[in-house]
Amino acid sequence: MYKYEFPRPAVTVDLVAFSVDGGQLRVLLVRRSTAPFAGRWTLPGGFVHDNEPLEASATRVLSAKAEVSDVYLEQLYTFGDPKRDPRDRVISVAYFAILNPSQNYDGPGTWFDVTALPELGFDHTHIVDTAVQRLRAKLTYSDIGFVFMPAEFTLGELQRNWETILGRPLDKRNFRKAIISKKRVLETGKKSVGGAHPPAKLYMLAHDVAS
Amino acid sequence: MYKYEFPRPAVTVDLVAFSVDGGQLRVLLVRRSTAPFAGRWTLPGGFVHDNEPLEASATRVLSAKAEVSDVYLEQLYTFGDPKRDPRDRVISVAYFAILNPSQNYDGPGTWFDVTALPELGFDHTHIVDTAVQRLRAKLTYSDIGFVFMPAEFTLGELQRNWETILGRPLDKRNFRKAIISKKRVLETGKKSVGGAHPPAKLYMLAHDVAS
DNA sequence: ATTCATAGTGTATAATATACACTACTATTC
DNA sequence: GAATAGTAGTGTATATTATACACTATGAAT
Repeated sequence: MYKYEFPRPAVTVDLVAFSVDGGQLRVLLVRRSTAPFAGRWTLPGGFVHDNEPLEASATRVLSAKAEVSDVYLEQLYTFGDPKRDPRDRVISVAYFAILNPSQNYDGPGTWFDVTALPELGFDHTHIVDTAVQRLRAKLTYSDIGFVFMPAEFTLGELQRNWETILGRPLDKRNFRKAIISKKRVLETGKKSVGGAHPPAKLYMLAHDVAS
Repeated sequence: MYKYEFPRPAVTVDLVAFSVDGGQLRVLLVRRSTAPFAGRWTLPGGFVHDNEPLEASATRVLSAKAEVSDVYLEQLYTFGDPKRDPRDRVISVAYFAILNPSQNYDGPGTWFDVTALPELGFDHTHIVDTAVQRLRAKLTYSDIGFVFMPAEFTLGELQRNWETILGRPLDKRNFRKAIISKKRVLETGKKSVGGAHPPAKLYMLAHDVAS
């Protein structure tokens, strides 16, 4: 039992946590207190510990740095440019996370509209871009578009969320036909209350989302 | 300028190099000479060097361990289970590579039919499975299905390769319609020679493949 | 009573995917 | 040189899916 004799880069995880709120697709950022990039906004990130699976690091970091738990997580890409951290070789395994709105956020991070991000430290702008691309690509053919929703939701709410994520309008009748015909949702039998409009049927996701 | 004070896992790249030959989708394996898994077949892999981008590591390792150069490369996934290497924490960034048949192989590795792999060391069976899945998923909607081809090829050759990769037959007329109508190939004006059949038009890819 | 915001609904058309069979040509074999 | 083997090349009908498009009804708020 010995250690491999090779250069060992530092390995981190960085998290792109998304939520939809106020008609915006938002990303969770934290302000960095230490060099490099002190004072700059960055993604929550941290070092991978010994004997810790990568996904466990992602969960732990998101909880420690941003007080977020219980999210959908998916590995995004591994960024390894030797100059991405100005001081040292740091390889970062990026994950993206999705919060649903029942988790109303009360942590140290700040949510930014992805279309109006501040200047970020490291290569985090690039990481966010990659995550947004992936999110949009997977939205309609996977179940991740439902993770942004509470357990029960109306088709109108679902459509508005998807439009926000995609950044373009969707046709209402075609949208409803597609969701219903693919049997992706089940009627709960309940109806929404409130709002200056008729009550709408409440639906739930037909199958659990695979993480 | 100081080093981050954190546990540093070893970081490697592992390569899943594919080619199509003899009606089989094949993966390049090398026999391991040292512990752990001495004598076992494994993917070509190696440590990431200081100041070396990950993709450069992948290229270097493929060249050093398997004498393969000039291939299509794509990052696959990062495998980080703490127990995936029995001696030490090793995080592996896996890449998949595609060889086209003009590069007739003369290196130390051995090509195995993916449907009849030997028992592999580490978690390499899992890595290969992931790569095959990804390859099949991307075959028809991206350009990677053309990387397996020489610069000029007939539609029959293309179809037979895709059938090999997917492991299922494709309809000849529908296949040709799809390829032609999507303008993915250009006629070279030339014809194939030889074979117990009429000469076939030779085509080339219409656009360069983005790596 | 009016306004506002959203719920809910159908049809026509276009585009795409699928299923399916035969003749023609060249090389090889006997 | 006749027969065989192996592939090239081609069209149509049908089903499925995607797209474009507009109005009435309901409940809440003013």
